[in-house]
Amino acid sequence: MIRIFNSLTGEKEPLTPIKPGHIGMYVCGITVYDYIHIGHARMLTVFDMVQRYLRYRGYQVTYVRNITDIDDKIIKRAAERGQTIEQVTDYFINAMNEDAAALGLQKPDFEPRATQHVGNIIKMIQQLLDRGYAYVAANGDVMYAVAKFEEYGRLSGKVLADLRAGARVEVDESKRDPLDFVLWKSAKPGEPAWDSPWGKGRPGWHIECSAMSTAILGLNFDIHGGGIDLKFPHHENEIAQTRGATGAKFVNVWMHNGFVNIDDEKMSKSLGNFFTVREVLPKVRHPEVMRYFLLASHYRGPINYSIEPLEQADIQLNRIYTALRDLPTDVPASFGPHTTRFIEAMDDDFNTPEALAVLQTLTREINTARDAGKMKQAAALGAELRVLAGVLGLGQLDPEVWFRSSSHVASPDGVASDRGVSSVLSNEEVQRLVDARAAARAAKNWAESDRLRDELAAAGIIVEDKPGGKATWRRK
RNA sequence: GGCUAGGUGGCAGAGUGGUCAUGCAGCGGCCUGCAAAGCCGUCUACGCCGGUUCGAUUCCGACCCUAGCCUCCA
Repeated sequence: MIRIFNSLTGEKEPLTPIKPGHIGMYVCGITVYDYIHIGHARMLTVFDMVQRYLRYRGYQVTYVRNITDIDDKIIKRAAERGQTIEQVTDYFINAMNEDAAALGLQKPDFEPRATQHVGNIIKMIQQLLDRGYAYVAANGDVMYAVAKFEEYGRLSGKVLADLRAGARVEVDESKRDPLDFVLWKSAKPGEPAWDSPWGKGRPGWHIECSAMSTAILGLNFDIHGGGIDLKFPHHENEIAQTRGATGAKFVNVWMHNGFVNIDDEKMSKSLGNFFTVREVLPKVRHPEVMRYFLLASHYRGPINYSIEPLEQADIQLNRIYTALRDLPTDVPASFGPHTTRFIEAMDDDFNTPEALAVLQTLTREINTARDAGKMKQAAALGAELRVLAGVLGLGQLDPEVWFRSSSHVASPDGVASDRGVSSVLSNEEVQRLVDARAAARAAKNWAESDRLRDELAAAGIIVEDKPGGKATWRRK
């Protein structure tokens, strides 16, 4: 039984699908006006993990993640770059897809764009007007009348009076209530616009998610996710819009992932302390390191980004691939107590840190079995490890590929000192030196073998001797 | 000011009313020509003060501290 923390109720609740065996999940995706940063990477990775796990547990999942491709920031960015809206969004959607692929994310089943759903958006705004939840303001914008929706504030645990008390000075005279928000923005000169019953204009941000999620998943669906910062006002407004327009239940479970912090402070552009995915990935051996790092903390808590925990993630993945190295891969997995423990951990609100602990325990047992010469047992445990790690989107590389990866070689500034490497050797050059060292060892020429090992170490290569005069190597 | 999370061993980070997280680092072993990897053992952890309890890090209350939201934001 999977239990998920529901932000709406503040409790872990058993997942009870609306349609047996099927889960509809909508996640607020990216506004495409810049490269994605680590915070985006966390959100994307968390919900990728969720949908993978739900599928592993036998559910048929419809995973929807939207793209906001019309918005003030995009318009501003297009103006800055002297490009059209489409040029900007096409470029950054492409960049996002590249980064997502590097991070090992599976494609959502649907990736709706706001501009493709303007018809649905207009329809929903009209429903809100018809039912008295919206009004056309003096300036031509269509506004949501927050006071009309009695449940407003339930998700974020806020009371209208408190919100008003905390509201900043509101200069917008067109609002009846300072908390009212825009559904449809009337067109300004030079901005993209669509025809509507209220004149030319474009959709506000909140309405697009209400329209797209229900258009694809129906008026009541299972899971809605997004970053914790979207809880208020974005998701609160989504509820007000969808329930106001349709009276439907809308979302059963609201999930929110925690932030990525830098030095215990929120990562944000205004603070200038944010890192894009494409500037960070070259600093690690393989993008999988980033994924492991992101899953090493529970999805609801904050995580602090710095290079040290990434190195820890690298070490822990190294352990996994070390255990997997040289194991036969044609052995069926034995699903024993580790799988049970893994499922218990993941069923409990996606406890990935505990699940990773299971992988590490399995790793130790594989090593122990191998040391005892029980290769068959080691291989069966290895197959189990592969399967469980795969559920998290980890551990699927050929170990040799892992050990020979070092992304820093391909970093934008050429040869990097990021990982303390002073020179770079090709795989062939490394193998030649490793073979030469093996020959020296066979001749018990320890001075020469140690010299060669130092030479390799200077190039970031670690040599590991194996029984029978053999040796393997890996990049630092 | 209002609301919401959270304060765990040298570090990261789970969890639990009374046996084990896990990884790294440290210390002691095994293995190794020496290493590395691996294995075994080990290390005064649960913010502070009360309360409930046979027993609390885990439940309750107060307090201190941190972060987030209340404004665009994953």
